[in-house]
Amino acid sequence: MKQNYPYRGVKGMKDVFPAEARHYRRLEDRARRLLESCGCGEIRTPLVEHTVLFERGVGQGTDIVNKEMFYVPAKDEEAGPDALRRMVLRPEATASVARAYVENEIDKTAPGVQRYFYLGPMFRYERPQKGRLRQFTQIGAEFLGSPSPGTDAEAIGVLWDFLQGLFLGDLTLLLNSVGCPACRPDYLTALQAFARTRVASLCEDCRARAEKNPLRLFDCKQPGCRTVMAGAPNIQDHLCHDCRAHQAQVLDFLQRIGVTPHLEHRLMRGLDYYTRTVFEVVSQNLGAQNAVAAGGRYDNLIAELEGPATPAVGWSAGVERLLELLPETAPEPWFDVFVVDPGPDLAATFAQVTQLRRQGVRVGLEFEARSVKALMKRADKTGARFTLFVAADHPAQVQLKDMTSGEQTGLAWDQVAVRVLGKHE
RNA sequence: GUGGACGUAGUUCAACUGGUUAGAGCGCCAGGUUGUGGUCCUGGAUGUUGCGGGUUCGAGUCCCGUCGCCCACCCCA
Repeated sequence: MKQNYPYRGVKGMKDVFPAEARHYRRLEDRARRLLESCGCGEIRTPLVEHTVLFERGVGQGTDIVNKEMFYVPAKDEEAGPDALRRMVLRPEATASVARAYVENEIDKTAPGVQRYFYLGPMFRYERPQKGRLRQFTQIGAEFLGSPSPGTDAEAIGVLWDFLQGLFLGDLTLLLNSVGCPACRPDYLTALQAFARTRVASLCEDCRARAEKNPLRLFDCKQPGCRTVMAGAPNIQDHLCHDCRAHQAQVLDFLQRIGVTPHLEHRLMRGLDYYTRTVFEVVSQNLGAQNAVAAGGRYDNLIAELEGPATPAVGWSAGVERLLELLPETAPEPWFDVFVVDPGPDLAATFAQVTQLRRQGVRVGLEFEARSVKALMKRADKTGARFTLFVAADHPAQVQLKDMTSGEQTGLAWDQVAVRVLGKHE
């Protein structure tokens, strides 16, 4: 890493070179295939949204909205005094999807269930650490329009299959219900009442949480608070009949596809829009940021954004975190053939190479005149299956060498493509 | 926003309690008889020790500042 470089990239945003980009591709390709197999079509929403969308959708009290937004100054005159804060780089995509659904009146043009997946960068102004970047990539799926527990199971099921297919090592699926407007308030008061009786044993942060956002009490890592919270009321005992039934059915559906989540009553969400089912997939092999994917049901979000009452469930996965867990695979060679022509005049070779490329052969050629030995080393390093020797005194006849067997044959340029492509098709 | 650690060749790291021309592996380049890679052998190049200041006869080593990076907290994918 070059130090003191004046044009340094922005903190928490990284460059992805080809060697790493292929891992992204692998992951994205798999996600696309799987998500399309269950009816999700790709949706692309803008990277920039009005701030109010997230204030309303994600929640005024959340950290994402309060301290993690990247503001984009608005230039339009009607923006007014708040111009600096009018727009943001999206911190997540669910609110955008919901907004797009409402704004484009999808419920009227295409009534019924809509399913989308998205894939792209998200921005959060946080201090970077392991598994946390300021620009990171999420793959997500949103199933709009179905209140059925089967849809929850379907969403969770594809997520699980997606992750399993990547061979990421041990993953745990945590599941919980955060209730609905009918039962959650009761639970919150019960939890708060409990916390208030124990303020003396809680850390400073937790005392604030007890008043402001009691659900967060479960997240504290202080041993003292954890002990206290072990005796806290369990939300599972406070769910209303409908929420309880919903969860039971989700579990039943999941059981039929061989997915068994670990019921974790302390699992809560950082975003306000969740109702009922919430889930998270965690890995033991990451740092403190151990969640690789998370999601849940959000039955009120779309209505909250002035859309038609539309229940929905979705999730998103952190691509960079998944990448950390992805097992190493042998890199694909860049070329089928690497040309060894020590020159001095490479114009004719260049023309022949271009012909080969037009026929779909991946050919490596370097114009820098070097020794045959040096060029051979380059050929070897690229992993090309074949080396093609061009001699200045026999421009029509070339030598094709198989790098693994070492065997070498003389042939004309126009025979190369057939020979090379034929060998491994 | 808070706390802690770190910053030495391309890279991974070394340099006793401050002491002379800052080293090694890997990588890179070139050779190993006159155009054929991977192994092996030989040789070679490369650092304003992140930057600025201070202490000292003397600083890569100590102190302060600054920038960067990492890890953790907060929070979260």
